[in-house]
Amino acid sequence: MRHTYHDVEFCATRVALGLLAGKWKPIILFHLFGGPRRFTELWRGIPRVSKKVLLEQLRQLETAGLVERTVHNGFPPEVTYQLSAKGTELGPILRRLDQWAMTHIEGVVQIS
Amino acid sequence: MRHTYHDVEFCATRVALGLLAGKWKPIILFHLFGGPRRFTELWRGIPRVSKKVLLEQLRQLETAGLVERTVHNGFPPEVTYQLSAKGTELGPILRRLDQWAMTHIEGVVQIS
DNA sequence: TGAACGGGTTACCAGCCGGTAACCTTCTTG
DNA sequence: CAAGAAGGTTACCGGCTGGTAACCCGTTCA
Repeated sequence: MRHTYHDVEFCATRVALGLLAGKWKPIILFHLFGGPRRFTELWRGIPRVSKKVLLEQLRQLETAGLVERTVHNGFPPEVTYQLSAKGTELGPILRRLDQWAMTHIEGVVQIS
Repeated sequence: MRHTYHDVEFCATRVALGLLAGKWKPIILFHLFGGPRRFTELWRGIPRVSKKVLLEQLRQLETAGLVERTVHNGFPPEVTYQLSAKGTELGPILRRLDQWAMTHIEGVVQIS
C-alpha cells in the first residue's frame, strides 16, 4: 500500500506540529531549554497547570522522544525531565517561530 | 493587570502554534507556497477533506492573517486563496520543521 | 505525632474539532 | 432540457483534550 505525499498522515510538518500540539508543551520546552528540571520545579514554574495535565504533557513529550525522564534514586527520589538530542534540535526552530510571532502578533511576549 | 511571561496565553510560540493547529493547515500552506490556488483546486489537491472542513481551515488561516481570499468577479466568479506576507514568511520556518521531522521521524514524507 | 512535600493517580465532566451527508445558487455545456 | 461545476451552507454527531478535585504512599521536619 503506497502512500502519496497527499496523505495527511505522512506530512512531515503535520506530524511535527502534532508532537508540539498541546496547550502547555511549548512552555514546558522553553523551560527545559534552560536545562533539566524537576517535576515540582516545572509545576511551580508554570502557573495554572494542574499536576495531572502537566504530567500528561510531559509523558506525551517523552513518548514523542523529545524529553527524557530520569529517576535519581536516593531520598527523596527526585525525578528530572530534560531534553533529548532530538528535542534540543528543535530549539532554534522554535526560537525562529517565536521571533516570527513577536513581529507579527499583537500582545504576545517572549517566554525564554 | 500585568501579565508575566508565564501566562500561557501570551507565549508567542504557543500562539503561533495555535494558528497552525488544524489537521489540514500545514498541507494547505504547502499548497499555497506554490502560488495562489482556487478553492476547488485545493479541494481536489487534498484528498479526503470535505468542503466544509477545508473551508473552515481556510477561514481560520484567513482570520489568522496568513491567507488572503480574493473573489474575481466574472463568470464563473472564481475565488482564489493566496499567502499574505505574514504567511509567506512562515515558509522557511515550516521548511526547517519539515527537515527536522524527516530526519527524526519514521515514515514521514516531504510534501512540497 | 502529625503536617508537609515529592511525584503521582483516579473519577468525572464540558467544550471543541473534525467528520458525514445533504442541500443551495448561478452559470455553462452536451 | 438536464446535468454538472464552482463555492459554499446547514444539521447533526462522536471522540479527544484539557480542566477540577480528591486521594495516595513514602519520607523528612518541627
